[in-house]
Amino acid sequence: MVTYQHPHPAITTDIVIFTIQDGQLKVLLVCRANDPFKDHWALPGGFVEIDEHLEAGALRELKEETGVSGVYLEQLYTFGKPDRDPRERVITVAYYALTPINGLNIRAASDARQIGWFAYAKLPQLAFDHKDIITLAQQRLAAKLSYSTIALQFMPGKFSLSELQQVYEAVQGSPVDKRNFRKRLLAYDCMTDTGEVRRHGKHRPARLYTVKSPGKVEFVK
Amino acid sequence: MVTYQHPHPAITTDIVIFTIQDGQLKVLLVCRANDPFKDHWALPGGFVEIDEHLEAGALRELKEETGVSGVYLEQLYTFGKPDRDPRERVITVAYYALTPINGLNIRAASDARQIGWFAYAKLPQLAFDHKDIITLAQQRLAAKLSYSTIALQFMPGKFSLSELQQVYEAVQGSPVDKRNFRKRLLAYDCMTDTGEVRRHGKHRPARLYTVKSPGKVEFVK
DNA sequence: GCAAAAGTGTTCCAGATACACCCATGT
DNA sequence: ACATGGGTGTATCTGGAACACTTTTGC
Repeated sequence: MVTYQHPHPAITTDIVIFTIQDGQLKVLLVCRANDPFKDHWALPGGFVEIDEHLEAGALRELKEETGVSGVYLEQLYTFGKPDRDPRERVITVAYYALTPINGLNIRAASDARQIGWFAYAKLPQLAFDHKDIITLAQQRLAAKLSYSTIALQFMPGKFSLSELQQVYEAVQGSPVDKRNFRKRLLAYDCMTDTGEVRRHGKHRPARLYTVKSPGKVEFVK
Repeated sequence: MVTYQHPHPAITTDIVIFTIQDGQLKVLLVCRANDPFKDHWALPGGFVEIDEHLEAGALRELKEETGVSGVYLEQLYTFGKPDRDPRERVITVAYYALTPINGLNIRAASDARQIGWFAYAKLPQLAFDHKDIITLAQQRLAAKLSYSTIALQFMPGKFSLSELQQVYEAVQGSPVDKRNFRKRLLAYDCMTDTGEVRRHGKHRPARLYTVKSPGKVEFVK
């Protein structure tokens, strides 16, 4: 129990985790076990501890609720409408995170909540104002693709240029010219050709690349 | 007195108010009357009330502490390092605001705190992490000038193109080519030529323009 | 040999940049 | 007449957009 002279809002973080699956932009959601919005899908997130950095809180909730860690994380916006939570005044600092397109180790939380990936284009009914948060996150992400190398945060250790192109197409929701795309991305000088190739299906094998500065997002143009 | 099950951080807003004076980018600061950081300069701002929207809180503090109202306001970033305030855990949602280059009605707060405009290039020692906040705000503003019409938020009802050019030069800290500047800005089709001119000094009078959609910021390029 | 994805260059266009002189006024 | 800031046009460069065929593999 804690007592204050004046009322304090509660502070949470919510995290929009994106990935690309089957050429689609997807978001990780958890199913709420309790009221309000019991059995509705919601963003992972929760209350910030009193001595915890905001970003650390976001990473902790992400780990606890979904088992996801080691992701690229960036602050999105702070949502503070007085009535956005029916219980008490809750201000949420929203983050968005990107996880590689392969090898996602998601895991239900210890309290056995359901979790799952949903296509951005086909989201279910969402709790609170989480729809607004996801919409803003997608807009921010799409904008950042065009003036930074943030898309590389979706890539696993080794990847082909076609996979990277799929990231752009999925986030922007429109096709990209293959030749212009390769010319532009290679000109940024942010990837190394490993010399390796990957055989996969009945067609020519793809060259594999690695990111030169993993975890670093640079501005381009 | 209010009691909670778990500790809650306090929430404040801080506002970086920019204007242009004498061709320089300036920031409005208030002198703190109390500890911590007594007699240090700081951003205007303060605690968010429990039923108040974040943006409304920022506007209220701005009015109370500086007399400024009717400004363009945009959320900047949320700063939440656990030790950024020595008294208790305080998370601040930072905003930035733009006020027209003429006719600033600033006014000391009722508690007679000193307030004043400071050149961004020559800031005094600042309280808390306010230096970081101002630095981020200037970066955001400079970036936005290049892909939006946000600079028009600095303009009073009627203004000359030279005044607008001064805004760009002051924020970016570098000179701009007059002919290219006019060509580009007029192509955006965001201003109306009033037909009026302003006589001011011993030289040719300047044409005066008005903003087509005041308060609205559009993306360009 | 056929299906499927990987890989590769050139032409064209639009928007940005560089650049210098005349105009209208006050003193 | 001169000092001061206001106002104007063209040539060039650069980066983005459009566009189609060959290569390598598995079956």
